[in-house]
Amino acid sequence: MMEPTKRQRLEAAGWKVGTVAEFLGLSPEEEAIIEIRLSLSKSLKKLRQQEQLSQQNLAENINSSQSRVAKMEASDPSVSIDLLIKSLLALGATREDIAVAISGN
Amino acid sequence: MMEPTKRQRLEAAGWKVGTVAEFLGLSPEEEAIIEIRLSLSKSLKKLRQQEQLSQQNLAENINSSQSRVAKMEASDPSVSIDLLIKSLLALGATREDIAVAISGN
DNA sequence: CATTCTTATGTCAGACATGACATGATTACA
DNA sequence: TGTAATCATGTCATGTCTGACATAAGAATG
Repeated sequence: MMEPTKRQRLEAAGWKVGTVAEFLGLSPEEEAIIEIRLSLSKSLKKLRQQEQLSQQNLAENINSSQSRVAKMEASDPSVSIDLLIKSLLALGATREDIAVAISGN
Repeated sequence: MMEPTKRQRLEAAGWKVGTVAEFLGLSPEEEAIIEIRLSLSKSLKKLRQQEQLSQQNLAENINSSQSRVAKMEASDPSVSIDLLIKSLLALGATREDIAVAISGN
């Protein structure tokens, strides 16, 4: 999340700083989906790094490719929530871990 | 879940009663995915019924069809977690609601 | 600097999910 | 009972996701 001080500086300068959803005019449901995907992506990257794995290493574990792992971590639109969850589970995440990610910490 | 008394009767009769996962020899990750899908399906059906909507009604809300809603509620393999989550959100579920469903209620 | 490791991004054929339709089964109720 | 509403299941054309590949760019190490 953007730290308050930066937001304050921008708003003081006349900018209205909002979420991506506001900018793009997304419905609350579309917004929620995007946030869920972002949270899962972040969790994946974090977990992979904790395990000291390269994207290539992870790709091999889950029968995928380095480029797809990169896209997962970048929340690329071509990546499904199914794939994100499967990958998290492969990294040892529990249902509870995934629930926490989805709830937004 | 199967009620204890029935399980006890079956086990007394020589049956070993386990999870679907055990029966099919699924890995823990495969098992987790199936359980997540089952939980989401159940939540969807429950929420739809609470809202007094028919499958047809819900289908219209989400630009889908009655048959696909039926498959969602039946955890049909052809249904993605993405679709389940999108449908839940359309029914008014929050990220938190979805997180709770995924964690296993 | 060159070399190696790692990550990012574009593309595509094949695999998979989707909405739509048909049709059967179940339920509700007069 | 009939019949109208609801739900279940099979099929399929179309659209979306996936792994794989190529290639670029960035880090780290010597």
